[in-house]
Amino acid sequence: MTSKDDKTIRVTMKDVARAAGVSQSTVSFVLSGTENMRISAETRARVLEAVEALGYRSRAAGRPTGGQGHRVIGLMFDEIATSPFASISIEGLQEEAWKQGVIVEVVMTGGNRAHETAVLNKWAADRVHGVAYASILTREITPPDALARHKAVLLNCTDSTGRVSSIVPAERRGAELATRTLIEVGHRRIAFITGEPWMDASVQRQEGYKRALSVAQIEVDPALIVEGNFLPSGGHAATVALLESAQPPNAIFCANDLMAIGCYEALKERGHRIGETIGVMGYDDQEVAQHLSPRLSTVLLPHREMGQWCARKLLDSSDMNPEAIRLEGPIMIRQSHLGVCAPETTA
Amino acid sequence: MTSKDDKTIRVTMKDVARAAGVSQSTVSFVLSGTENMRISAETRARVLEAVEALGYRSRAAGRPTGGQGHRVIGLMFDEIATSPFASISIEGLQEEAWKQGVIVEVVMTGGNRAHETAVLNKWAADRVHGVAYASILTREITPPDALARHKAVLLNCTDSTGRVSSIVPAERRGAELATRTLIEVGHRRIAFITGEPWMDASVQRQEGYKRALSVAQIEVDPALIVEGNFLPSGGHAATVALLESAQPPNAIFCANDLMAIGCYEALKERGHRIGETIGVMGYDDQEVAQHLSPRLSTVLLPHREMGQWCARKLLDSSDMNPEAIRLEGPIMIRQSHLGVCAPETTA
DNA sequence: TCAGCTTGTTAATTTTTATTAGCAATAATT
DNA sequence: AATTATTGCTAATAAAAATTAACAAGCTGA
Repeated sequence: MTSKDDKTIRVTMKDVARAAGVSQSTVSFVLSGTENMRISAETRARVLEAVEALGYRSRAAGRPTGGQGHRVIGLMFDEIATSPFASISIEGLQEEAWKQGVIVEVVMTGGNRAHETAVLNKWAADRVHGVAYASILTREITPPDALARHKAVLLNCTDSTGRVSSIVPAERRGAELATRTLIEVGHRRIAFITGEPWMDASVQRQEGYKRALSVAQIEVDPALIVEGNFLPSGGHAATVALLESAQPPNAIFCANDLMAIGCYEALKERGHRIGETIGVMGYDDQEVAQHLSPRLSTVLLPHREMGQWCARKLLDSSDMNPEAIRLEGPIMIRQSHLGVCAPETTA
Repeated sequence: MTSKDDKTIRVTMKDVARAAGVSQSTVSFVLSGTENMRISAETRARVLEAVEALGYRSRAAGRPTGGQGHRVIGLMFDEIATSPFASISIEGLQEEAWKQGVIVEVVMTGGNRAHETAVLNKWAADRVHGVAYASILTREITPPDALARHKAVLLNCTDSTGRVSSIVPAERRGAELATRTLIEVGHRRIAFITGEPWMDASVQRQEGYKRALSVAQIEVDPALIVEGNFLPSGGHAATVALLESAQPPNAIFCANDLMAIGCYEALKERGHRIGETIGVMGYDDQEVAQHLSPRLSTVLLPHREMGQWCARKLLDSSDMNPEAIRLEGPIMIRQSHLGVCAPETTA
């Protein structure tokens, strides 16, 4: 009886073609991204739009394959993971999926579009349950056209077209919270060492820093914002500059943990006792954060939870509406952020 | 051109039907589980058996014989990679495979045998070209039985039965070379901080250390071998113990880089200048090694090359004989291993 | 015994998609 | 202006899989 009901007139390529005002062949070409077929950007967009509007999924993708055999989720990374970020989100996704007997296959494409398309088409033929498309660097991307044939989510990146669900860390809120933590333990002159200025994470963390200061009615002093490069060397140089300025800060917020390593060294060289004479806050909660002395207070990126969310979103077949999530991570309170208390400086 | 050659004869419903002694329609009904069609349990079982035997997977309809289905190599990791070791070997394997248009699918099983078997069976059904089975910790393992179905290699682990080809880092030779490097720049009293004693890598690195001393006709002083734990804390404690002993060393070889971090701290606390008053050598070439000050001389693990070897071994169809490789990695010569020169002490 | 029903299957047909070849329209070249 | 190339697409076609209708075999009750 249900079998009659879910006979809901399957959406086929022909339907998409009609809606987009092109031929079925064109739809096929767009979706399988065949190189030697030239389709104008405009037509491609029209086709993808129609695919989205009609909810076309090649075959009953995202539905248990009537037969047996394990279901599969594909996880595609653009670049290879040097940082442990990737591993942790893979782990989260994988564990959550395996709870439901679903296998996760990971592919690293090196950002090569041909490679991506080949894999997405292979997965379409395999009728994977869904695909998570992940970026190492948090950023806005344009997913490959072939992704449209899958039930998909974006991990650690957002979709410029807004068609696909996505989850990214809430960098702004994380940085705001970290800065507020520094303020709450009494710091008032809080410096910020930025990352590479072209990276979204860098910009957003700086925005969070400024907003926390504004909320606390502390004036943002441009002299306290120094450009770094997300590497220890940059952290070292920026810290030296800050210490030699007219009014040195009493706390330093580094836009990532690696820069905090350099910051530590510079502070120690000048005789500072971190967590006592000056406070330091990092970002990322890389493994080193726990090994620095004193242990570095930092902001955790919720990569595991992001991976879990992807698995749940892909496996919940009732949940089809696209949404863009920004997930907050907790502040890892350790020792480095403490320091000279405000009462002493105001007294 | 190569695409013409690998005309992987696609298994179609018709083939399954022939094998099960039924019609294509029946196979279709069994697989799509259409309710209003009655198929006897017996026939259903026969069909499913044939599907399994032939490794049939439903392909998107309408693919003519051309079938340029990409070949696939499966890469299976037991544990999730917190360290970047895994990422680098994945990268090596993947790049080498993609050169030949072969896709690499990675699966992390968390060491769960049921999961491993499920994936290996799925890959068998997918007709993957080969499987690399990898371990995060270098060690001897017993591969799952289902691995026997595949052309397989072991990455970073060895096979207790010796049936499967394997590649692991040459820990003994690496440690020997590192120790020799310390000797060559003039050190004579060289201490060794061990890792967790139950780990193979720890034992073998210690053997290499001893062998280098023997070759150089330097007596192995048991007081210079201190137990660590592969963590900065252990490196710190061991270094303190060494410095407070009757005859402190003039170089310290840490069995991994993390311990070198703790070692650095302890040395700096006691006023040592690393690379001048004392030499330090690490192992692993983790990313921090470049960020420590002075930059840490250490032994590189050839993970990329190991991954590449796996791809080549699996893709070279003429090469079937099993072999067990131990691959050497170079010493990353930086500043930390230098120190009090021999000429001064001998003069 | 035999019409009528159920069950299990298949042959034939239809649907769906991939792919080859080629066509109209423009752009570049002579 | 004529010729050639290139671009952007479609028509036609090929093939796999889904579906329909039909059919054989067994079974039931008059």
